[in-house]
Amino acid sequence: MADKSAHKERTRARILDEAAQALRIGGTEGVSVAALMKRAGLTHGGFYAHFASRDDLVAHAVDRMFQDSSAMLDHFLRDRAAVTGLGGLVDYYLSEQALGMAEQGCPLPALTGEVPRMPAAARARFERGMEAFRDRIARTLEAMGRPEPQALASSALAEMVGAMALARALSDHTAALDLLGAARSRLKARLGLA
Amino acid sequence: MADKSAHKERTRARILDEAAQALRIGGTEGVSVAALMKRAGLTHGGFYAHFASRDDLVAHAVDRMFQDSSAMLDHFLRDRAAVTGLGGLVDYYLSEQALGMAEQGCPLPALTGEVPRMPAAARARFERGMEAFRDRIARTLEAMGRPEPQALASSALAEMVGAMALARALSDHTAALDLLGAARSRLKARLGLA
DNA sequence: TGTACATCAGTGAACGCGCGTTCACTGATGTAC
DNA sequence: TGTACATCAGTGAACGCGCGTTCACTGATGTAC
Repeated sequence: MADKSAHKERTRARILDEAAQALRIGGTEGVSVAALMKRAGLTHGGFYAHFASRDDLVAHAVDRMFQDSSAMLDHFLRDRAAVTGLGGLVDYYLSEQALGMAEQGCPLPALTGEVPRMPAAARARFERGMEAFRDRIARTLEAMGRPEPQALASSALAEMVGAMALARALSDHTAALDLLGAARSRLKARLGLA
Repeated sequence: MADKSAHKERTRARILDEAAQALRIGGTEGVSVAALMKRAGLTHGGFYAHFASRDDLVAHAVDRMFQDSSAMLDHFLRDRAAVTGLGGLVDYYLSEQALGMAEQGCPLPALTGEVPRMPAAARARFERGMEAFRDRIARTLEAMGRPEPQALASSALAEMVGAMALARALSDHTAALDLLGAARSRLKARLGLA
């Protein structure tokens, strides 16, 4: 019994992993139940043993994506000096590596634009994840003694998300890197990380 | 004959107007041929007298959207002092009014995230529109004598697009306005428009 | 000016397809005695 | 330890539906004589 339910949980996690990837690549409409289950090595009928509906899956996949984001924020901001950590975060977030990892990276550049048309449950979780991200930056800025840390964090997050979204939209790789570099240096300067 | 083809052109323009709105609200996948034609007061079969395919429509609708954007840029940046014009643009772009007008506003916040998965023709036109927008800001910054106007324009556009996308994703209207305000004041300060 | 014909924007039924979801089933695994 | 039974994760055929696209047609309008 214990083995069986542990197995089920692992299967569910596998489906969620695939869903989170598919979501980042194809958006909310880019996740087809059949394609997803195939990628997870299963047949589509079994899907409903794990999720109530496609919308339910999307909602949980949104959580999954922001768990990844949260782990990335931990990596940079936990147990490090605020300036070093935040500088590393900005450099990484706007790096060439992150540019090419859309299917595993931050959900914000790829999906923020379609939040208004997400199913309610997914939208609520997305908002929560987004605000947690922003608050995490704000707390770091506060630790650095910057005034109006919440407002500055909002502005910084906007530039990070916007820059990555615009860079991914450019098919010219050099132009994309230029854009990332422009945002990176200006962002670090105005956050006091230069 | 002249009347007939003028009539046809007006119909085509009506379809494109509806498509541009639908695209801004629903994204690339949010445009259904049947729904669109209905909104234009026609039946779906007639669609193919105007466009080769749905993808062809999307591509032309992208152009249509950026024509609107270009007119907005003209309004602020043509025949005005650079500082006044750019200040007005930033204020308007990040205004409460613009927040609520997703279906008529700038295509960038709503659609940039899905550019990588757009059909090729639409994507190419989107990139062209995006770069024209950025260059327009860059030329204004250049006229103001700011150093590295292209890089600064990229950074500024990223913050504008990111801020509006994030604000529209927040269901709490006050929180959305706060976010826009935070970006607006910081952006104007660093562009030298305060 | 009036009539017969040609054009073609728009109609609406039909198509094949992929989608989300349902459901009767199978067969491996865990439990009871 | 061995056997009979219960559970349930996963299978795969089937469903209804909306989609993009096709096509034979209609009827208003513009042209030719």
